[in-house]
Amino acid sequence: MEKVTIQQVARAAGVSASTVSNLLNGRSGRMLPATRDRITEAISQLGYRPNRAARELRTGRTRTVGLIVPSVGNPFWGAFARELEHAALAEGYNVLLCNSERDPDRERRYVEELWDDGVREIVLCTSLPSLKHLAHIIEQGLRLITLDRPTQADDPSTVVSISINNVVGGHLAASHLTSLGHRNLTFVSGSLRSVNRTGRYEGFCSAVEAAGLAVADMTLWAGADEAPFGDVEAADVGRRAAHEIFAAANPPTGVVAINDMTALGVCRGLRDLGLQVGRDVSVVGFDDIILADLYDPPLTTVRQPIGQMARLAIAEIVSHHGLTTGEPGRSVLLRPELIVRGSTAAPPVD
Amino acid sequence: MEKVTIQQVARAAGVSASTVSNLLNGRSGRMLPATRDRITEAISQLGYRPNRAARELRTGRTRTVGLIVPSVGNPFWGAFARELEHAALAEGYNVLLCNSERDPDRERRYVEELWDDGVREIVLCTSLPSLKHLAHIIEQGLRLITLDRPTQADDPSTVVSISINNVVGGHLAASHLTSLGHRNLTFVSGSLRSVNRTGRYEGFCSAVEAAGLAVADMTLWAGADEAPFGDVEAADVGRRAAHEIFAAANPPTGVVAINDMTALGVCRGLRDLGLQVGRDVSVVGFDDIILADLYDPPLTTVRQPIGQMARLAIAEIVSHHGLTTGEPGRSVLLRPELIVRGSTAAPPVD
DNA sequence: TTGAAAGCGCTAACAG
DNA sequence: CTGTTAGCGCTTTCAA
Repeated sequence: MEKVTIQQVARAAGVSASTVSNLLNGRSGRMLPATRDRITEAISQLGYRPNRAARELRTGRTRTVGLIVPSVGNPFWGAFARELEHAALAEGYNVLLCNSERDPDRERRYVEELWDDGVREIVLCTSLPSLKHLAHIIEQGLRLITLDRPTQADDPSTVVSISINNVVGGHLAASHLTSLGHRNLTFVSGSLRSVNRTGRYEGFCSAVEAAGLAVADMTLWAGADEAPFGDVEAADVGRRAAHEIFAAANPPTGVVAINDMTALGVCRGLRDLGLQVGRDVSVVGFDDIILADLYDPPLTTVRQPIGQMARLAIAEIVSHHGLTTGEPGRSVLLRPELIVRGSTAAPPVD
Repeated sequence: MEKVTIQQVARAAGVSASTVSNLLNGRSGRMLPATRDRITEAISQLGYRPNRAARELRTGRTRTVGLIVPSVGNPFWGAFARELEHAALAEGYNVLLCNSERDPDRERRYVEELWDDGVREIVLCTSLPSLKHLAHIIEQGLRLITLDRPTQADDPSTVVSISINNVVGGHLAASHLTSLGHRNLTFVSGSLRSVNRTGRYEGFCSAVEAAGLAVADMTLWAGADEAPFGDVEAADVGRRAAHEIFAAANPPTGVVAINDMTALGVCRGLRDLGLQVGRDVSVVGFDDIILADLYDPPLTTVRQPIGQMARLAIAEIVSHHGLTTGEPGRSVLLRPELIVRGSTAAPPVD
C-alpha cells in the first residue's frame, strides 16, 4: 500500500485539497454536509492519515510534549512517566519519553532532538544545578518545565519549576527519627551534583537542631565525588554507604537516604552486616516508589505527590499553548508527606 | 533568536543552499576546502540546525527508532529501555520511548503516532497474542521487532521477534524447585492475555512431569480474568495470589511467578501471613530486575539477557535500514539463565 | 566545483 | 461554500 496524500483524498471526494484540509482542521462550519460526508468517506476508504512532517513544516506546531527523566531504571521515574502520560493524553497531547542518565550532554542532545522534531514543550526531570547547556534552545522559545528541581538563581526567567519542598521533606524524615528517640543520624546522599540534596539535607539539619542535637555530630555520607552515579546505581551507593558507615566507630541508629532506591540499598547493606532494619537501625527514604511498600520491612519514606505534579505540569503546558509572550516562569513547591512503615522504630536500648 | 535556515547559512557563506546541503550530507568530496570552511564557520556562527520536518518531508527517512514498552513502571522495562538506548546511540540512532500499559488501543495509537512522525522502525514489547491492530501500518512498510513475545502463527511475515525461550525458562524455574525436593508447586500468572504465560507454564509442567509428579496436582493461579492488569499492579496480583493460595487447603511449598514484580508481591503476601520466604516457602521469579538482588531474601529468578536482546534488536534495524524488500521476518530465541539466590531452599520437613 | 529549479505534503490567505 | 495560490526548509537531479 502506497502512501496516500491529501490530494488523493481530494480527488476521490471530488473536491480540492484545501477543502479537505479545512475539514481536517475544524473549519468545516459552513461546509455542505454532502461535501463533508464525501470527504470523510474518502478518508476512511483510503486510510488517509496526514503527514506530520508536512503539517509541521507548514505550521510549526506539534501536540507532543517531551519528557526527559534522569533514569527510567528508577521506578520512581517510571511511575511519574505514567502519570504525566495519563494527564497529557486527557488533554490530547502525546508524550515522548527520553532518558538522560543524568548526563548534561545527553540532556542537551535530547532537548535539541526534540526541538528539531518540532516539540516546543519539555518536562525536564533533572537535578543538575545549572541549565546553561540548554540556554540556547530556551532562548529560541522552548518552554521548559523542570521537575523535582527547585528553581535556581540563574535559571532563565521563563522556566517553570514544579517540585516538593525539600527542606520540609528532609525535616519530616529526620524529625520522625528524633521523635522516635534517635540521637545519632546519618544522611546518605549519592550524587553531590543533585540540587535536591541541599534542601533535603538542610531540612535534616534543622530537625536535628530542633531536637537539641549537634549537627556537627551527624554524618553526611556523600559517596565518591568523581563517579557519575545513575539512578540504577543508587542502590549500590546505598549498599556501599551502609558498609562504610557501620564499619566505622560510633555508627548511627538512624539513616535518612536521598531517595528510596538508595534507601533500599542501605537496607541491603545492613543485612549484609547482619543488622536488622527496623530494629537495630531505622531507615527513611524519599519518593515512595511501589517497592517501598513491598520491601521487608516496608520502607518509611517521604512521598512525592507525583500525580499532582504531573497534572500541574500538563496544566501549565495547556494554558500556555500558542502564547509567545515570555511570561516569567513560576515555581511551585508542593508539600511532601511522611509515610511511616516498618523500617523505622525506636532505637535499640543497649 | 529567530530560526535560522539553510538559506541564511548559504548567504553568510557566500554559496548556494545546495552547496550547504551537499556538505551536510557528506557529499563534500570534491568541494574546495575554502568553501567547506566558510560553510562550517557560518553554521556554527549562526547556530544552525537543520529542520527535521523539512528534511524528512523531502527524504522520507529518519534515524529514530520507536520503543513501546508495556509499562515503564516495571523496572524490567526501564532497564531494557536503557540497554536499547545504549545500543541505538552507538549506531547513531535515537530512541523514542512510549508506554502502552498493555492496552492494544494505546499500542496502536503510539504506532500510528510514531509512523506519522516518520519513524519506520519500532521495537514493540508486548505480550498480546495478536498483532492485528497494527496490520494496517505493517502493510505500509513499518518494520516491527517484537520483544519478549515469541512469533505467533498469524503474525505478519515481516515481523522479527526476539525473546527468550520461555519453555526453557519455565522448566529451569520449576526443575530448580523439584530438585530441591519440592513436590507441591504453584504457578502464579497475572494476566491471561500474555503470550509468555503459555510457554513458561508449559516448561513448568514439563519439569513437574520430569520429576515424576502429576501436573494435575499443581495449581495455576491466574488471577481474575476480567481485570486488565498493568505491570505495576503485578505486585498486587502476586500479593493477592499468596493470600488466596496459602489460605486454601494443601498449600504449595514452592511458587513460580510469571515475573519478578509478581514474585515480589507473592513474597510480600507470604510475609503478611507470617510465612518466611526461603524457609517456609520458596519463590522463583522471571526477569532478574535490579530489585531481585536487593530484596530480603534476594530473589531466585530466571534472567532475561536484556543487553543481548537490545543489541540484537538494533543490529536488526541497522542491517535493514533503507531496504524496502519485505524479507520474511525471523525469530530469535535466546536462552534464559537461572540465578539462584536466597528465596529458594529445600522445603521444610514437617 | 557549484548553482538553479523543482517539489516533498500540507495549510492559510484570498478570490471567486 | 470551495478552489487557487504560494510557500514552509530541505534535498537532489541536472546543467553550467
